[in-house]
Amino acid sequence: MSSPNQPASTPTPVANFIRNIVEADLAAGKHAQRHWAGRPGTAADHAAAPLDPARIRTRFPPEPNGYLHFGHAKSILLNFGLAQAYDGRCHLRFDDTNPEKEEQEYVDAIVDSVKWLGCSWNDNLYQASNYFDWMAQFAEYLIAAGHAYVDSQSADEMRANRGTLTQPGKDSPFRGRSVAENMDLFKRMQAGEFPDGTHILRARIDMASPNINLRDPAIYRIRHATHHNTGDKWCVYPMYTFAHPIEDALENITHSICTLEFEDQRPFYDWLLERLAEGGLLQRPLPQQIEFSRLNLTYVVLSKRKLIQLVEEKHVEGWDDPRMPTLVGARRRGYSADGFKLFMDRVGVTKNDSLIDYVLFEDAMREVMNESDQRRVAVLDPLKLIIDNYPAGQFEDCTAPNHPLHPEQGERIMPFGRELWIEAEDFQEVPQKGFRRLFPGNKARLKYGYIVECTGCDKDANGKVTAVHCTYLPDTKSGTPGADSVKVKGNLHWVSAAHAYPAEIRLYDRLFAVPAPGARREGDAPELERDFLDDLNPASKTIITAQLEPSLKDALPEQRFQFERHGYFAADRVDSQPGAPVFNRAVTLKDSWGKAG
RNA sequence: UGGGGAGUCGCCAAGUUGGUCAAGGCACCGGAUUUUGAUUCCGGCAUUCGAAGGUUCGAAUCCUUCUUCCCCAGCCA
Repeated sequence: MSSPNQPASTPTPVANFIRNIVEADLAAGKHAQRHWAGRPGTAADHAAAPLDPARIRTRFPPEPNGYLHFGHAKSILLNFGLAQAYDGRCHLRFDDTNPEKEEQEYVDAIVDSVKWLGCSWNDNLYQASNYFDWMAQFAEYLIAAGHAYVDSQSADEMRANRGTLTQPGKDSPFRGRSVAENMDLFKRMQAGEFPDGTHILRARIDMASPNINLRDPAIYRIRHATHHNTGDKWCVYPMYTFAHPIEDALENITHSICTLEFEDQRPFYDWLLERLAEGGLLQRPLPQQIEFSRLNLTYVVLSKRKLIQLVEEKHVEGWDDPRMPTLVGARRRGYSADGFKLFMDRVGVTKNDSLIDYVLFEDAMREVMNESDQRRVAVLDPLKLIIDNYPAGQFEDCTAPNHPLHPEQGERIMPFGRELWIEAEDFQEVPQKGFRRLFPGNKARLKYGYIVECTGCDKDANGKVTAVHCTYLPDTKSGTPGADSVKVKGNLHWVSAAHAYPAEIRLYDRLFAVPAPGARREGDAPELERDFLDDLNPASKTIITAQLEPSLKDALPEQRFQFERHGYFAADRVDSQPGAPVFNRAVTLKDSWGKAG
């Protein structure tokens, strides 16, 4: 379900070429006369039904062969966002036409991630494998109409005869088989009479087409394999090229949005649908395929192959490692689903190849979390502060607002005493230029507490500072009349040493140390091949024990806070124990002064 | 070298029936507020739209040529 944090950023409508297309179609009433049987179906199924109540239909069609990543989030938010913006529906459809690569585990994980992003498909959850009967029927129609034939060349022969980018292909010797022979062969393929790879159904188009995708593409292959949904019912499976347009048409999809690499497939998409519609099998108007450019982010890899390698070679701790650009990883790290929405809105949708700066992503997260997350105090690198003029054993309450932007969210108590933990970097025995925190002789405020004047420090034999000493100004407690009697520039966070909750915190940084992992860099020798693994950031994960304010002990898994002056941290949803949460740093606060991170 | 796409500020991106239109966001630089060196707030930030020609009173938007980058030769999706 959703995280305990409740941000509410309303999506900003940003013009893009796809919205322009949709609006033009809507204005022209292009899809107004479609009927909808309440479920996917053929022309006949829909014909008798009422008009489709959805003004448009889009779909997010993942293959359940892996975990969703940031790139999928762009597609998900685009498709569901369009449906929401134009009074339409967006379907979640599993494109499960290849039984050898797909598993139920992935289906479940995908469902979770799409929900986590806040998208809902209502009852429009479909599986391509449930359309196999129709697809086989459509394939037979194609055969009967002379648009498809069974080829019995080997895969190697097919490849050899396909030609090259610059040379036309050669017709298969089986291309001229009769309709009857093709039909007989295809029936026997379905009946399981042939082993894998011995025959294949191809569309009969043009072996000399300059578009290689039109050189008689394979549309149905023999695969004796168990499918996670249909079991052993089938031993022939449709190819993506053939299946996808049909899935779209059966589901009344109006705008079928995919990434740029499918542009060359669009002619076949249209070719196929046109023929099936001519045959009265599919309702018009037919769906329109529209391509946009996939997401690329600096310091990140998003190719499935590379992500698998990161997991399998144990460079990360799993698909949900908080450093992984997967949606399960993002969730565990503590990134916000609304942050994804804001980010995608800002990134836009175009056909440009783009490489987006990771700071854009982080900034979107910060913007959402700043608004949504309550503040807490955590000392990440603890150093003892001793207030010499404050009685030992005495404690008093300080109150801190849960959210300075939203006073209605109340306050909480933080105990204050003689010994506190402060951030080691908030003390400099010899201050650098511009430093305005603690150094001998300087005053600073202990936030929500008193102003203190630094008097010195203790050091061990190595000269390392082991404790800082100060005296407090009794009249300056926050919230009292004297609070502003002394002006200071420095504000420090702290936590009472006697009350602190020591907890494990994982500080995450970018997984890769360079903007474009694996890419050539200036000055590289021409023959140098870079491996993206060489660009891994060795410091992408740091585990520390921090001193947290007492209330943090009760944090629930996935609950996220802003740790003041540090960043946004979420209780790990896997490793947190009741009463003993451990935290992950999602993103730091901006720092214009030199804090590392 | 065949086919299909794309080139607007450091990173994204509006703009596409040619006419103060070069929006906006991020980054960056100033300055103001601030009990987070955060946030917020003001101000600055492309005589120029890959290049060169051309059409026009007028072009990022039309024409021509050139150039750079991306995708396609799975019985993957």
